Amino acid sequence: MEGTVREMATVSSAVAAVRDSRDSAAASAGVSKSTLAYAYIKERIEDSRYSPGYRLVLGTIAGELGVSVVPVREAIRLLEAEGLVQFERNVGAQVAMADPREYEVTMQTLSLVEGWATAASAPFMASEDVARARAINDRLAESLHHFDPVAFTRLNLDFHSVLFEHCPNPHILDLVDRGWARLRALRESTFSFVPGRAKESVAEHARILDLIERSADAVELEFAARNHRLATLDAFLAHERATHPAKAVSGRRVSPAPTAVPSGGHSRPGSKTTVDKESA
Amino acid sequence: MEGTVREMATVSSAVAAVRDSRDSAAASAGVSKSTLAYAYIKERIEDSRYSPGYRLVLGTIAGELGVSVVPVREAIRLLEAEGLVQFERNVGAQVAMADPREYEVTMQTLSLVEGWATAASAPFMASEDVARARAINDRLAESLHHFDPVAFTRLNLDFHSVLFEHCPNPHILDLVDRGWARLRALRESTFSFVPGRAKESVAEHARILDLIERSADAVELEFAARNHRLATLDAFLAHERATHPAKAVSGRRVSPAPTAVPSGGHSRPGSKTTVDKESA
DNA sequence: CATGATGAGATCGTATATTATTTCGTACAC
DNA sequence: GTGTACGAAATAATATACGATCTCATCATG
Repeated sequence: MEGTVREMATVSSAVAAVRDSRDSAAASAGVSKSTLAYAYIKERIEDSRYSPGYRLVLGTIAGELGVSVVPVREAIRLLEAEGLVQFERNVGAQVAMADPREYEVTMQTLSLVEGWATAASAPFMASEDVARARAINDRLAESLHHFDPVAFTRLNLDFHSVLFEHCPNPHILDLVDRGWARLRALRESTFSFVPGRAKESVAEHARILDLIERSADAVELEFAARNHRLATLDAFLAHERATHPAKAVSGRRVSPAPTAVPSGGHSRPGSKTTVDKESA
Repeated sequence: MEGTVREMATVSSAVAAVRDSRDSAAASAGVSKSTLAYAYIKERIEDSRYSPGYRLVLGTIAGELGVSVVPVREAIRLLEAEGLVQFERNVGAQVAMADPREYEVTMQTLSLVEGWATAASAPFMASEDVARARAINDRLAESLHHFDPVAFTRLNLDFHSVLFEHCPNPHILDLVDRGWARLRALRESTFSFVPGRAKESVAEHARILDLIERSADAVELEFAARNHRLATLDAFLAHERATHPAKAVSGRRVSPAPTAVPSGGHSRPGSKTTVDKESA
């Protein structure tokens, strides 16, 4: 399962190469057309050339790629399985809508799987991995001055990738990848960036790194990573409420507590939901 | 995303209906052929008519269903995305192999998402839901005498379904569904049933229900549910080691700790990894 | 003016046909 | 006898073609 997706995700750069070199066998070397279509569409979704709601018409995309509709259709169904596009029978596909609730559940899911992956990955991290992560976090801190949201987001992913990349459970690692892919697709939302959150984020990164270096308890680390993500989500929701007070996300909440790690405690600073073994 | 899968999962019974009524429009009413093929194949994987390693040949299945290969192919790719089948380019698909490691990572993943889903679902459970769950657990206890692994497994899913069905995060709920689907596919393994584990399982169910009734802390509940599943996994692995001592699953372990909730504490009974707020 | 029917265009769903790839058996050379 | 090259059969990958379904605009009707 993850095999396919991961493999496909790496083909992006081959898209342009194949596109117009219609003649040679070199084009068809390696990647299948459905893989090509997959990379082509995903790339466009993630960099917002296809923004949420954009209709993905089989024939059009097939024409652009110089292939038939069959592989394009397959690519779209795969993207649907990943949640990047929505699909309706006999109607067609469109890029998944970026409503706040979607962002909320995606971040919540990511907090869960990424938290676990980070904790499970930690014991396998070499000290040089920690150093690498710290270096990235330094660049994050530095970028706070001449603040560039795009660069920040990218560095942020790089940082966390180092933390969870040694996760020994491939299923969960795959879920983490998918979560980040969805976030990239929803970037609009992410970029209604919460002012000030970036600085806190860097500080929390440092704290997580400390936990890893001390070989802290796995649950403690899991919840530190989980809460780090949930804090970003909460900041976003709070910012959302402040900005659009009327149509606030007050409908049916997605989670019982304010967002939340199930304990519901994390959003009150100082009463971290983590186990607090150290405080004694 | 979950829309498709969930919808498709309910079509199973329509398979037989459509199969030979080749004539009428009534057949094609509603379900698409790819949906049909999806249900047809999944049904056979889950009831082990297609056992692990079975080769899924497009033309053969298409012939059995009286459709062309195109929808069959699509169904297989979807099943691949769910991890039920393995796929190789230009070679074909086969039912995913049921090695112990696959079982291990699947159970681990399920422990994570089901634990969260259970905790998040609890606040939305009506007292009648709890009563329903307790009734199912009573039947589980009863079934311990004239022990039937198939019936037990089914009741076990029913029980847990009641616990997590109100989970407000559809993504995570979908992941739970997929986890259980994979387990069904791996049933061989599951049925190298660990003697004695069933009784413990029933007792743990009762404890979880108590936590829910007392509106216990969400983290405590999450870890109770998580550890419940991990305990089953550990029992299986221990049993595995005892049965096949030589080729024991000692290669590269999938998880740092004995299996485990990241804390690594759950396997030592009495030092439950949960927060233990109540113990004070 | 509102509302429902009707038809054209767009797009999807699937069947059929063609091409490409792999696999496996067989014959030939060493 | 063993290994390698070749070729045929099986199967997947894709293209093309056609039928099915939806959408939307237009028009008739109350």
